[in-house]
Amino acid sequence: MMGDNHSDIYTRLDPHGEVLAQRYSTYFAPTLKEAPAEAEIVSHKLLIRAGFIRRLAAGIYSYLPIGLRSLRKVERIIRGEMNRFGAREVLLPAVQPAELWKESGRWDQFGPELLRIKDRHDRDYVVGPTHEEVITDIIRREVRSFRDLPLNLFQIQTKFRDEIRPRFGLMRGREFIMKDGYSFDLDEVGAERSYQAMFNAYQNVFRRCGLKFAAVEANSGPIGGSYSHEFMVLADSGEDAIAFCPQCQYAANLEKATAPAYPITPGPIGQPLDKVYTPNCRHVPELARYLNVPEASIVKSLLFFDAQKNPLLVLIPGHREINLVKLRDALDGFEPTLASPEEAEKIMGVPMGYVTPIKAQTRIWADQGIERLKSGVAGAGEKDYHYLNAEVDRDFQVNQFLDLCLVEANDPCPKCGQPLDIKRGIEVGHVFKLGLKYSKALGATVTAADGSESLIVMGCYGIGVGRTLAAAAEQNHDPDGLVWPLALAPFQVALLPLQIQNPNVLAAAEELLDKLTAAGVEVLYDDRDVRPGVKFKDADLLGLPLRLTVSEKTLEKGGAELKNRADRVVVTLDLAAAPTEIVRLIKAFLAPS
RNA sequence: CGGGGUGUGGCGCAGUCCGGUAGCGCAACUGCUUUGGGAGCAGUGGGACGGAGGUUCAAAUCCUCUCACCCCGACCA
Repeated sequence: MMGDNHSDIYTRLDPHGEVLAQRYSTYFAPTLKEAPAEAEIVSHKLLIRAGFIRRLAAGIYSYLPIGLRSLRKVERIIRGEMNRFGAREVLLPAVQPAELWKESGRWDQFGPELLRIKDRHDRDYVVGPTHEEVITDIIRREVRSFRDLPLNLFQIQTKFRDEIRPRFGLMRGREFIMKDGYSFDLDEVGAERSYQAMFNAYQNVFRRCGLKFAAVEANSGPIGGSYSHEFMVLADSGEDAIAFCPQCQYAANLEKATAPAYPITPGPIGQPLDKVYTPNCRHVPELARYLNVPEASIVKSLLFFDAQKNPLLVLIPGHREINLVKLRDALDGFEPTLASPEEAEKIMGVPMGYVTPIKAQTRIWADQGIERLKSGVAGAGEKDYHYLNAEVDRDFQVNQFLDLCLVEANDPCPKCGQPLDIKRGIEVGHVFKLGLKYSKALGATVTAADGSESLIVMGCYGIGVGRTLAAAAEQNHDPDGLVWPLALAPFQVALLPLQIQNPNVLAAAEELLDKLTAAGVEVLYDDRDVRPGVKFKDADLLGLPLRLTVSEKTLEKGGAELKNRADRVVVTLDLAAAPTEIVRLIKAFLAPS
């Protein structure tokens, strides 16, 4: 087992048919000393430096061999859990005829994010950003009876969304690999069961990927129950903020988190309305300072326009921020626009800051906090004046009290009342109850047991595969490079012979390589003729969990040196015992918890 | 799309304000030495400055247009 049968290691495959080991000298793993200027966040920098990915265009990336190995591991974990929970894998076309999208109505709804192309006959197609249309089309053709349900199909495939702003490498690409799954059930009860199965599968996936994550309510609708959960990997660089309860299990996307009972000190009741001079107090902080009152006692009036361009006055406590997503939901999905200072002055007759709900001609919505405030400081509807003791119901009428404020850290948890924590996260997965939307639009029905025609109840479930990999990198790194969880590492072991000119060192390393691969261990064998420092630096940068060094020094001490990438613990192992020990360590790591 | 910024050998950057045809580090190649944390010395090759147009005796540098990329906001896996 020496240098004369180098190609042998390439015949050793893992159960998935993947080559177990690579010789670095003939591999393709270009590493960079410096991070390219284009990269901003750690995971992006390190994935490029370590030779996992390379950029082709904005939001479009190539996977190099070592990156592909890790990507495949994420895919395999996903595939395994999907299969286990009864989903069946399919592979749908990336290019889809426009007709289907016109049928579902999304040809018009989707906007420029949908990449539209034409074929040589000038026919319209789209490059699939998601596959509800295609999968529903298959189901409506093939599934006739309730006996064929439930059904759960998934695929792992490249998607394209012409994002307004791609960023952070794999984190938000335009072209990206997604696992998308769709469930089909006869009724709501079945759909709930499918949803729960996928929810559990997702927990397993992210747990097996070694990620610190949270399943977060993404849509806690008033109808009761939640219809959507996002799976968030916790990371400071995450694009989403999450409200977290350290006590109970409550976790919600900040945009959707309910802020029912944040502290508020009610104002006095029964006091007369008192007009006071407040020059140059257009903003809450200035007014609070000038009047020497807490910001919380000020009624902030914001003027919006709704879908019909009608003005809508929204009141919130002065120390709070408005949550535009909640306001949008309250407007049935219409994106409200804030009136400009000029527009506000024109409609309300006073400059911004002095707008008042008192005797206002517009519709008035208010956050529940205003209801609890009872009375406070409000604009006087006259430049440089405010009212003290403006009382809700007595002095101004609110059409509707809603939950409209952004949750803040230390607000009481809506479930248990404990102070909430706010963290940032990366959305790696989303499970969603679709209901009848697509089955209705495309006419996907089955004959039910009683002979009636019944619309299929759908659910959809997505995982960003590349994003999961990037999130793992974001969560696992140190100043020297990546620190992969064993399950996602491109190789489990870096085997470094330090003096390849020394026949003893080389022979010992080759033998270790042979034994390790025979035992099914994935090895990157650094047989390059470079200085030890280079090998160490690259091994650290690539983030392989275990590093096994063979050198003149270690041989003198009777073996090889094993170093753990994560905790940097070093042990010297007997040459003969090393492979067994490594296999033991790997098994211990990968053992189901 | 709005706002901000950057494009100069493979990578990271200086030079641009105050025009005079390009420089540094790393990488690559050759040789000698070195060999447990990205080696040292000597030497070699490689860019005409994102693109187009203009001003000028002369443009990386000034002007106009354009393209690409990155960052901040609304969308999403």
